Amino acid sequence: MSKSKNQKFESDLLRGSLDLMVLSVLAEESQYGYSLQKRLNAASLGKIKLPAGTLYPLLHRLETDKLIRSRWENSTGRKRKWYDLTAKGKKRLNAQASQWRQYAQCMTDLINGVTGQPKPTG
Amino acid sequence: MSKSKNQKFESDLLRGSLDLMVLSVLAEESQYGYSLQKRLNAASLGKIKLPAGTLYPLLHRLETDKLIRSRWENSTGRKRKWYDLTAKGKKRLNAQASQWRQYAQCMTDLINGVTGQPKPTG
DNA sequence: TTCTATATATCGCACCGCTATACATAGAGA
DNA sequence: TCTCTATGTATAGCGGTGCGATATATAGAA
Repeated sequence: MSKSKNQKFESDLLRGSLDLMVLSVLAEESQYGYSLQKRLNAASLGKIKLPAGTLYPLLHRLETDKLIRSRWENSTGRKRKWYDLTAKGKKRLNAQASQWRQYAQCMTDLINGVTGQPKPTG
Repeated sequence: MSKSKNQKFESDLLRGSLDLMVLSVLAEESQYGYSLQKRLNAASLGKIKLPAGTLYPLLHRLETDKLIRSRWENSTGRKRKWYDLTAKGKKRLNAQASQWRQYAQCMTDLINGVTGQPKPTG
């Protein structure tokens, strides 16, 4: 009997919504890179395992765009770079969330029409 | 008064789910490139306007992967390349649809927790 | 004749998630 | 002490793909 493997999401699914995910997690509370990695993994039930080569460049981009802000923290033994959402980041989060909901609705309607999902009969 | 502009979805949102969209539309009925473009535009309420530089390479990729099959049709005056879903394409459609629903659910849970959407109180 | 819509195709750019690699430290176990 | 794992951050370069630009061709309207 093989161990049940938790199939990862295809990489390209993340394109375009990974920013939104990170902003959402940071809206909950401050995070440093590694903790954010764990948080996203938990939130996705193990289906998202952001590799470092994705995570850190992404954070750098968001900071360059001033959507998040960073500060180094040494006092806890471990040297960590903590990130916070900026006001601009909050606005972006809301805008992207709104857009994502519309997109998801559109996608869901399309695929539910052809893959045997229940439809609410109007 | 300015014309109300139907804001397009960000390009990267399409990454990873555009295949699924096309397969879904083809599951409804046969399409040629141009008609598919119009069909997707309608299904997205004008928010998706696939440029030719996206559409045709995408169709070529799907055909190379044997998810769709093409045939030229001349008899109607216009020369059109019609596409049909293959059996392999149907399987892929179902698999991708399933994965997409999981992903969308995960995203929705995340963003609804921080952007003031209604939550079902369990 | 000209313009628009229809219809398909390809080139090369830009973006970004990923693998591979690198470096550093805390703590556990041998 | 030495080694191994987990923690923690960083960058170089690859690969895939949506897109703008460009090309070609025809039907129908003005």
